[in-house]
Amino acid sequence: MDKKYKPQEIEAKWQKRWAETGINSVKNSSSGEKFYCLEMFPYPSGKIHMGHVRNYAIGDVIARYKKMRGFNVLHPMGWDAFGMPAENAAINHGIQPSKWTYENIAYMKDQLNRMGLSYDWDREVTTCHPDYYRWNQWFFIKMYEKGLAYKKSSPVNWCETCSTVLANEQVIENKCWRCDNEVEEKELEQWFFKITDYADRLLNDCDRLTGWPDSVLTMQRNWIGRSEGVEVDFGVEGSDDKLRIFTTRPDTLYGVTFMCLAPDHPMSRELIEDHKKLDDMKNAGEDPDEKIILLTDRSAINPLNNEKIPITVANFVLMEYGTGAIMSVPAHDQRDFDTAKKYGIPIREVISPDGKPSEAALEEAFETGGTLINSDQFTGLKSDIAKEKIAEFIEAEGMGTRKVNYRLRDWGISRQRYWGTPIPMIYCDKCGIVPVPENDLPVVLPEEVSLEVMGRSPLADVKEFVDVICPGCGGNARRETDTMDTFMDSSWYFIRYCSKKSEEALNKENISYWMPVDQYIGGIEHAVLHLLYSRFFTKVLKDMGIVDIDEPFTNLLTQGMVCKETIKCPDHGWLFQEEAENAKCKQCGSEIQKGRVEKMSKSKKNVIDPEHLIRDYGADTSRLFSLFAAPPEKDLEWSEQGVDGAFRFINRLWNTSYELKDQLRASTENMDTDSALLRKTHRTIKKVTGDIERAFHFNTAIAAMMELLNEVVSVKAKGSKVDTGIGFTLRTLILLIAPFAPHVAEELWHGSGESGSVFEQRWPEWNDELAVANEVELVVQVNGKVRAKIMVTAGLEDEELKEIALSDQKTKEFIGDKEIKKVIVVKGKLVSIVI
RNA sequence: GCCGGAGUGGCGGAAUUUGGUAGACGCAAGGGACUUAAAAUCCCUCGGAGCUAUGCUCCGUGCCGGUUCGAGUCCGGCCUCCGGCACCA
Repeated sequence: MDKKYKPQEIEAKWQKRWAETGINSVKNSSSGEKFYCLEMFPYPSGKIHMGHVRNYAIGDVIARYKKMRGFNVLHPMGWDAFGMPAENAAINHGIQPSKWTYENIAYMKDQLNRMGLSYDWDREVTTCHPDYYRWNQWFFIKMYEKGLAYKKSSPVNWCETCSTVLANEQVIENKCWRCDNEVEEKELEQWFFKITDYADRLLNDCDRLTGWPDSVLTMQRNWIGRSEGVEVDFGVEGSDDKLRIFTTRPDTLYGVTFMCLAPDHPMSRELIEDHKKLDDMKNAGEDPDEKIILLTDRSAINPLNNEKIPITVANFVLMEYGTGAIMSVPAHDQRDFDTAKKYGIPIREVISPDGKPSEAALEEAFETGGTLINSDQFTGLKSDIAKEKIAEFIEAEGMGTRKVNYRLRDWGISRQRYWGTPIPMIYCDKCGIVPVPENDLPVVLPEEVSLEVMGRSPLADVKEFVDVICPGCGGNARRETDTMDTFMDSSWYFIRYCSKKSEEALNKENISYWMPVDQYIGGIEHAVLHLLYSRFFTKVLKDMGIVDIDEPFTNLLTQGMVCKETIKCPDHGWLFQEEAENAKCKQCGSEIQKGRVEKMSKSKKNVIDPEHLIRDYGADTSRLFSLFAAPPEKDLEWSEQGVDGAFRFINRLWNTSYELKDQLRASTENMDTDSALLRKTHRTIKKVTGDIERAFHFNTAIAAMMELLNEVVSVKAKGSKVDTGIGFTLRTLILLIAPFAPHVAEELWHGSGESGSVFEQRWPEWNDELAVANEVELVVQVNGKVRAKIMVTAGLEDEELKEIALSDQKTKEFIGDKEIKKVIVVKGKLVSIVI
């Protein structure tokens, strides 16, 4: 052990040693409970960024801590390696996507190792490798066989810039999630997964996810958007046709005064001859919120009272939801109310708060529950009951059926891109759609493909790929040329980790040993997409007998985003920090404009490369600092102020340990239990353990360790009589800090003369009796205000405390000669006197 | 609009589990020690106002009100910011 702390030296040394001894490689083991700790794997974009550092530092603390608590810990890492940036690199720089990707992986893997992360690389997953994606194809075929994968033509979200289809989840405010380009609608043949078949299970099982943040569960529930209602057939005047609508408010059926169809509803197309008028409606005018309806010359007939009501086409009705047609009840729906006012349509009240019609005309829709009026035999019922009764009546009379609708749509997985998993399907003129036989998997993605052609899959131009012999009839056939959405890759990677690279991919024994993931950690931005798909996949895999659990992730920690101020030059757009100097653009000298504080992203150029932090201060400081800055779930506005604090702390720990290295292994027997330092040490073990266990509040855990070290330094400074417990305290501190700053802990541990790894040690335990201070400060309040603070022996009875408080000189001054009305004692802490 | 979450020193944040000393820990700043000097290190000050000033008083956790001996914490009503969803019938 050196006198001076040299992070670069010791970090390289221990990283090498850990790799050689295979300390992070795990096996299925019967001794010790298993703990599966997982961080979301990165897209290998080239370099790790601050978000990764934060995410992986959090995960590594948990993994190392659990290991010291005696768990058998699985802590794997891999690469979400398919995706568009690789193709863009190919187009812009002429590098093959696979070469670009694998080079990035090599570089980033080295970066992660330099952070000292305790990954078991024997289980590394690379999704663009045929050994991995062959299973995407296998799952796809299994799902096809079960009717869960199907093909249909449908309008899709099309991003012209990315030249591909986007899932609903990837469209944010009508813009592409990746490139921010406006999304268009386009009609395409697509493969879909029937996630809607699992909607109820996905929704109901949210209740079981007690280890997830409520915010994420709320987002999942809203996304699924279950709503119960009734489909009702309205008659169409002068025709045998029926107009089917969906409503969640059957109790308002007597208040219907007009009907609305979606512009692309078949009946709209029939009734309005000028289709252009309908198409124009959809992207109506400047204000997209404006409600527009178009009257038709046809009427519908309300099956309950045989009333004739006008049929209209409305720009706000969606063809994709429900039946694409609705009944409008202006008295009890604000949107219908506004529309009725605008077009002079009657408003009929059928529910009122007290069961009596309102005296004045309604000024707004009455949307809450009440008592029915003007509703034949249902008049007088409460709306909750009327909903039931009317629904029953409709079913009994054959006018319609109860129906549950979901906002959730089936998951469209086809992508017209090159760098993804080929969909293993064959089109044969004779046999139709034929899956690739299992023996022929994987369907390997060809290399050296031209990516210049946009608008259709690049694979369509690769003749050797497309031309294939039909497995059914042996005739000539064509391969599917679309690839899979990359969310497919990340929907089961956590299952692949359960077995080593060298083992079979879906080994049941391994999967049932390790699954579910005990702690999953990742960005809040995946609250819907990735987490919903993974849950869906797990349920499908359960039904296939591959896993025996319903939910993949028992506990979820969503870490906040790492943000930073953006800066912009009026001429050169967004700028990197280093492109500006003295608030001016280096290129043109223009004054820079400060933008909002936003999530770090390459496009906004407000990124900080963590590399220099690690180079200058070392991994331990970088880790400690990113954990100390804020609790993990909070967003973090990046500022490097504070790095020095973490660095100084490690140095102080180092220097103190160096000076006292001979005492670190001193016997702890016959220790003076009255020692304040010993008591503080126990309190700190309790505090740090509690902060980690409770909610991963590493910032306060680190603060507690800093406090303890300050105490050690001040005890040591008192010089003459060094506390006999000081060695014990430092030794404890080294163990406590090990998950946070692994290299320095390992070096100090060995420096004290130990030979085994610090990570093979047991986490320190505290003694509750010793974890309380022997002297406490008693606070005396008079009429609620703090008036005195007195040091007293810990553990006194209430009466004794009261006695001490009342006899205190200062307290007496405040009481004066007034009468004491009441005295409240808070155990061991506080006496409140009321006068 | 609806659903979440959050507002505390110059800054990041603590205290929120159970109502009980608001500002832990760290950063920045200021002063001092050591040094030929600098870095590093160490010590002190650090929410605001006031005073008869080394101690004490008052005010202070987005705003207004309430409950309580006592409220950053609980209740009611607002304001602001962030995130998600947004014609879902």
